[in-house]
Amino acid sequence: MLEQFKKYIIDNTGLSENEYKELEHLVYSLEAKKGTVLLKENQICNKAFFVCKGMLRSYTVDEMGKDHIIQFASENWWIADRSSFYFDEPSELFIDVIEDAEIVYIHKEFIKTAEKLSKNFVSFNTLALQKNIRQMQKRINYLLAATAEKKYLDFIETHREITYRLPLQMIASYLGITPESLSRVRKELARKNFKP
Amino acid sequence: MLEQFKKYIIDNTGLSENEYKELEHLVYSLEAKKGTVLLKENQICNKAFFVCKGMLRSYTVDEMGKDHIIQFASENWWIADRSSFYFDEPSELFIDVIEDAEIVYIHKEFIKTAEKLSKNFVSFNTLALQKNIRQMQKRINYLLAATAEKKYLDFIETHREITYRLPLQMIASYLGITPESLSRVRKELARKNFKP
DNA sequence: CGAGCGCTTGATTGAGTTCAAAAATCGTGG
DNA sequence: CCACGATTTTTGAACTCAATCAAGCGCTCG
Repeated sequence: MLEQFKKYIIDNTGLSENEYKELEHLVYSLEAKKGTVLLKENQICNKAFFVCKGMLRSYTVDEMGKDHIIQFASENWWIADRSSFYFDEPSELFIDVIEDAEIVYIHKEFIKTAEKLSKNFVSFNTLALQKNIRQMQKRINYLLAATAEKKYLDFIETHREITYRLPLQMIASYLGITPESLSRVRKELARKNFKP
Repeated sequence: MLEQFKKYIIDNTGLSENEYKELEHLVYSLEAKKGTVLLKENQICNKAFFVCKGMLRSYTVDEMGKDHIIQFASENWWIADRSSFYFDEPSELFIDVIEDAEIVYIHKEFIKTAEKLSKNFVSFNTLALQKNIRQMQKRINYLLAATAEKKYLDFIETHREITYRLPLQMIASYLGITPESLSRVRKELARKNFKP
């Protein structure tokens, strides 16, 4: 896993092998079974998780006990509560493992050190933030406007590779609809002979 | 207006008067009447607008011709299509003036120059991105979960100062509900003698 | 002062929820 | 490898919140 992470970092930030060496001691790894909770509400999210294998999710739980999925993260994706991580605030999110996973994680120190090491890393970080914003804006737009069917079709499109790995109820939670509704949407799409 | 912008920048970034002088020629200002469109869909958003006075909004328009408000910006707020600005992509947003406004705007060059000038400006920019993400995440969470009433109550709370300046239909558009529904929510809240 | 816009109200409709239960799928131990 | 219990998905029926359609009111600004 550490190799995979190293490759990811070097490929994406343009750091040299030598520069990476200076960061190596700030990188941790972990294997976790499905069901493992990595962050709980009200904790401060002091780690950013990078998924090498498997799948994680972040979500909130409302007063009714229902969960609302904010993000999925599979291979080569990051997941964390950005606000909590950056501002040292208690998190409103849970993060857990939904498919047995190999995970690399870092603390703020990694980022600080990397930013001192190379301006490229700063740009890399900014790029990640910008991409995040773009994706969130798209999602807000969908939540404002779209019907259940549209939301689902958009989800398939933007998450094609992981759709088949996710149980229906989690996709429903991500879309803000009930599992029953999503089941009906699927049925309706099948009727219109839609091929996923 | 240029003074107000200067003060904002110096207060928030810690740039010195002298450093700011080097940026001054990259700052533009503009007065615009209600109704003026500053950015249209499919254009590249090459300006970031800072509102000195008045109010702007950004929004999308769907196939049905309905608009969905993404953001309001009043005094001392920024507004732009971040993704389009950063990635030079065609924008999916419109930006227009909803209350006669005094506006300062900058191009990417301002940011690039300021970042070269001072590391503080880089941090300032990152902070702005992080705040933006935090706010968007909260909004996504509300859109996933909340009823019309909850969404409205949350809106009042987070936009207290501008609520009374916004026409009902725009608040409805921001919340993703119809003006009729919002009118009924308000009526119901009044009945429960809710004081705004 | 009248036309138009924004807000409210009423009646009706409809998409999605809720509750309940059957069917399908999964996973685990014998 | 099969069987059985648990979980997930599907289906059905009744219901609900918000959308739609339509009409009336009140204000403002041209």
